[in-house]
Formats: sequence, C-alpha cells, structure tokens
Amino acid sequence: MIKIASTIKDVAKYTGLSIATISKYINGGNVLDKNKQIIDEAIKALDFKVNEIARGLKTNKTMTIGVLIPDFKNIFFTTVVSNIENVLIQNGYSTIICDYKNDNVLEKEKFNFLVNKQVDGIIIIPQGDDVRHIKEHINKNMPLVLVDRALEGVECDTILVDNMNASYNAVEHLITRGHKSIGIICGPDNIFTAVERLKGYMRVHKDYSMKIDESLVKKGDNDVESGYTRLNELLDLQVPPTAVFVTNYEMTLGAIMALNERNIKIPDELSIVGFDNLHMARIVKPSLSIVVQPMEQIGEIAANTILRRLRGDMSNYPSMVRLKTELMINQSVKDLRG
Amino acid sequence: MIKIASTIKDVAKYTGLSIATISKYINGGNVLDKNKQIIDEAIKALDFKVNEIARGLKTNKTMTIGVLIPDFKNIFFTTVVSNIENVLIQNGYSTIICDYKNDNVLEKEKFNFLVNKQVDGIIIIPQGDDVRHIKEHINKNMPLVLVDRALEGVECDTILVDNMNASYNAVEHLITRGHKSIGIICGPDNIFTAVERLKGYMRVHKDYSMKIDESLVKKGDNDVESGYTRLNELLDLQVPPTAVFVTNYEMTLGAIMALNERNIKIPDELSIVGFDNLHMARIVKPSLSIVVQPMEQIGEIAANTILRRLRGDMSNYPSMVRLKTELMINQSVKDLRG
DNA sequence: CTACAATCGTGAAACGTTTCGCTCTACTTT
DNA sequence: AAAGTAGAGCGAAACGTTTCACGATTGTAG
Repeated sequence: MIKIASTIKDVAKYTGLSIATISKYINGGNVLDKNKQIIDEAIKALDFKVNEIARGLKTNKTMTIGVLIPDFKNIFFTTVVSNIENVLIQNGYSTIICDYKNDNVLEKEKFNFLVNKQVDGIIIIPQGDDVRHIKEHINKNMPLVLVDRALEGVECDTILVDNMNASYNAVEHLITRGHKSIGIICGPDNIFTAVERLKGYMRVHKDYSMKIDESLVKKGDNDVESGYTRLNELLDLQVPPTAVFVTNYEMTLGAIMALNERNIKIPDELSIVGFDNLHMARIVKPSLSIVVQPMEQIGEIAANTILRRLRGDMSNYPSMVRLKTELMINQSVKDLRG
Repeated sequence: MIKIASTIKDVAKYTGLSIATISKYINGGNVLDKNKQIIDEAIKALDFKVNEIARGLKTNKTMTIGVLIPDFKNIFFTTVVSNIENVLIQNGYSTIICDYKNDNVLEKEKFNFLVNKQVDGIIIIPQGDDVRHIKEHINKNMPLVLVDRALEGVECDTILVDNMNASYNAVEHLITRGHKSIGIICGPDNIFTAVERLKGYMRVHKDYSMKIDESLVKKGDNDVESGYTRLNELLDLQVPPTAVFVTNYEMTLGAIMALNERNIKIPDELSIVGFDNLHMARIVKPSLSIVVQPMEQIGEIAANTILRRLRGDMSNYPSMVRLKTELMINQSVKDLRG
C-alpha cells in the first residue's frame, strides 16, 4: 500500500503551528496572514484534505443526502434525481440513492437504512401506503422533503406538480375539440398523483356539465402492463370512448402498444393524450399530445429546499410548492367539431 | 430536540459490562451466553445501532460505494445502476451516485469527489477521453470496476457486453434478409462501445465479402439529435440504404423521429434495427427489431465483483467479463429475398 | 493437587477532526 | 508607567467506535 493521506497533524508539523490553529484556519477563523500563507503552502505540499469521517464524528454531519425513489427505470424519477444530485454536489453534498421498487416494505427498509447511515437529510418520492416510518421521522431533527406526492398527516416540505390542473387542462383540450366520451387510465388509489389526476378529470367534466361514465374510468397500476390492459378494456366496451387520457408515462407506453396491436389509427380512430415524455411523444406516429412535467425544476427546488433546512432556515415551514405542467399539443387528438 | 441515539457506552452501562466486551460481541467475538442475552436485551431496550461514522474513523471503511455514470436520463445506465444498488444494499453498502453528464471534466471532478468522500470502491461507466484520473487511481488500494466500456491502459475489473458480436449479429440479420446496402449510425470514436459496434458492422461485411460504402457510415454523438440528423443524411443520399442499424438507444429514438417526419414506412421503405429498449421497440409501429443488452446482469456482476475485491478476494484480477446480447427480431426488417 | 492452557472481560490508546477556554502578546487608554 | 482590552495561538477533551494486550477465571491433564 502506498502513502496514506496526510492529516491535520502533518500540516501542523510542517507549519510549526498547532492542530487547533490549522483547524481554525480551515474553518474560517482568524489567523495571522503569515500563518495563512504557510498553512496554504503546507496543504498544497502535503495534498491535505480534511477527513470527512473524522469531521463527521465531531460535528455529527455526513454531508450526505439520502434520496429514495420508487423506480430507477422511470425516466421521470431519474430526471428529478439527476437534478437533485447536481445541485447537492455543487454544495458539497453527496447523494446516496435507493430504489425501493414500488414496494412499501422495501421503502421502509431503505428509509431506515438511510437513517442509520446518518444522512443529513432525506428526499423521498413516497409510495403512500404505510407512511408511519416517515411520520415518526418528522419529529426528529433531520430535514425531509417529499417530492411528487404529498402524504396525509405528514407535515413537511413538499414539492409537487399541480396534478389536478394538469389533468383538467389535458381533458379540457379533448372536450374543447368536441370529444364527449373520454376515457381515463389512471393509477391506483393509494398513489397521490393518481388520485389528484383523476380528480382533475372529474372536475373538468363537472365544469362542462358532462356526465361521467364510470365505465370509462379505468384504474391501472402505473405500469406498462396495466396501461396495455386498460386500453384494451376501454376499446372492448360496447361503445368505446373517442378519446383517452392516460395519466402516467408507463401506462401511456402500454396504451400505445395496445393500439399498435389492434392496428388502431391515432387520432382517426382514437384520440389520446398521455403523460411524458418528450422523446416518446415524437417516436409515436403521429406524435402524441402529452402533459409535460417540469422535472428539472422539481429536482432543483427539492434540493434547494433541503439545503435551506440544513442551513437552519426554517422560514415558511412546512412549505408546499405546486409547479405548473405544460400541455404539449401534437397530433394525437382529432378535432370532432364541424 | 428529542433523545439522542444510544451509544455503546449506554449499552455498557445497562449491562454492567465494558465497552470492549460489547464491541467484541457486536463484531462476532466470543462472549459468555449469559452476557450475550443481556447485551441483546440492552440493544433492544436502548434501540442501539452502531454509529458507522465512529466505526469508519477506526476501521477506515465507509460501507459506501461510489457509482459514476454518464447520464441519469439514459435508461440503460439507470437500469444497470438499479441492479448495482440492489446488490450493494443487500450487503450493507450504500451507493453514492453521480451523473457526469457526458462531460469529461465533470467526470474527473466527480470521480475525485467520490475519492474524497472515502468511498470503499468505485464503479464507473467511463466516458473515455482523458482517463488519467482513473489510471492514477488504479495503484491505490481501492477497488475500481469499469462497466460498459473498457479503457486502454487501464487494467482493472471490467464488465462489458460483447458489442462487436452484438453488432455483427444485428447486421448479419439484415444481410441474410437480402439487404446489400446497409447504413450504420454509430457513436463517436472516443466511446468504446461505439468503436466496437462499428467494428462488428465492418467485420460482418468482410465475412460476407460485402464492400463497405463509407458514405453509409454515419457517426453521431449517442444522442437523440444526432440520431435524427444522421438518419436524414442517410436518406438524403442519392442512393439511400435499404436498411439502417443504429447502435444506441438515444440515436434509435432520433432515427425514428426522422422517419416519422418524412412519413417513411417501416419496413416497406426502410428496414431498421436499433439498440434497446424493450418498451420503445413495441411503441414504434411496426415493432422494432433491436439488440437487447443484459442490463440486470451487468449491474449484478459489477456489484458482486467489487464486493469480492472489498472482501480481499483478488483472484483472477483484473477480470474482464463480456456478456452476450440478444437480437430481438420484430417487424422492422423487410425480407428482400424472393 | 498442581500446572498448564484456554477463555473471556477489560482498560485504555487510537482514529482525525472540532472547539472551548486559557494564556500570552501587543496595543491602547488613562 | 500601569492598567485594560483585543487578538491569536495552543492544550487537551471529546465525538463513538475498534482493538490490543493484559489479567483473572475456569477447565483439563498428569
């Protein structure tokens, strides 16, 4: 094994100053200019870097944030996380990322794993079933930020998109193009975003005095398979809808697969609006109209929120940020008017 | 602030035994059965957990692996990482993940960031330009595993797919369906996988005594935009190819977008074989023939390799694993024979 | 019964920082 | 000249573990 890294003791020996003086300088304390110079010289000559393990033992900080997400293969989650990691590393924090694979038991286990790793804070895209481990944690002195899903009874910083109005606007787009029979493929009732998106669908129907046909409301599991299955169920109805709104990316993928297999032409035979993402919208022909979420912004705001809390800035706690989505109108909606 | 977590001192006080005895028991040493029982009782009653910061200061281990990847939005990379994280967490390791955004300077910075965080090992999907920071690191007592790309002059454990034969098989499929004019959209020369995949294209041409038309060889940047641009360039040729092989996922996305915009029918007007992924293959109509990489396996082998090295098992070092890909034949290749 | 060996508990040093309070020096004011 | 004040360096304790070497106890063999 080659040379072990230098420690503050080596810097002290090199400079003739004490460990306390070196530490004071490193941490921004007052030292004489001539001592500053010689300490800098020593640090450079010895290639000294503070041992963050030792520092952590004393300060009880690990300069690490834990991020817990439901699915590493979901480009929405990974885009959010990419932006979180980017902001955090610029502030000297590392990011431990855990994938709980949409499994509530695994979520709790990995949450506890992060706590035991003594991360300084946790950013979580929660599942939403049993949230006791999160609730219990609120009373501890460690910042927690929820992303994408709010949790009932969990009062802490939360970064969301405005799912209800995202849905409202998407379905309104269909309504204003003359569609009266609009199906929805939404997620399960335990997922916050699924519930909110369905509410938007309901609300816009009510606002336009349109009756909701419960047989057009299909609940999936936010995965490709259920998107596929539910789309087929909608099309197998005696009177299928003329349009479908699919409320997440994976189910949108599945719905498109089902349409491809049935050789159904978009938008001639069925109009469709999906959720995410920009690339997929353009490789489906004709290009899909989709709700676009501000993933970069979600990640940045989540990271900056937790950094503020870590700095001791508790103003406006607990905050809830609801970001606007954008409806990207392409060619997958047929105009039934005229 | 509520109660601070218990320390080994509290357990010692509760049991009447010494800190050394508690530590010995925790770490698998011999203690009397009656003492084992009372220590277990104390641990449970006090909800004691070893402080890994303190342990790390003494043992110089952080139980953390750094993972450095080029792009968080790339589903190939994130799927690999998901599997890495899964294996590592089952072995008590946390995973710090950094995204260097295909930027060599950022790669070096984040690599050094991970080193300074004193991770126990690093798994990297390297970019391939300037690899000095990686080379310098090989001589240090910290395991390093390369994934997806080998690096010249860097001798360490490497987990790859057999890119050359993946490409060979894909193009052979086109050749054996009667295609004589086959274009390729491959990545840039500094990316290992791009070079290997182009080699496979060349080799199969040679093996079938087919002349390579250099104008059909287009080099992109492994992103959506260049896939789009290069596909258009191929189709703008005076005599366009009858088939195209695209050697990564993003460029495959871009190529499809270009085909959609030109209203070119697959496979009637152009046959196409892409790289990844399973979902995208089925949402393009007709479904794409694609090369499928064993992402789960790559991740698991990478994680298990680094764990072996961390346990001190240096057998077969440096190892190189080349995994087979699979050619998934769907409906995007026209049979020109007969 | 004695001698030897094995087992197990323990004290305390060490890991590399931070930080508090003390001390010394220099400067200023009376 | 003396007293008071401010600045800066420093010693050493502490953070929470690990681990080594030592001593005491227990068990076994002759």
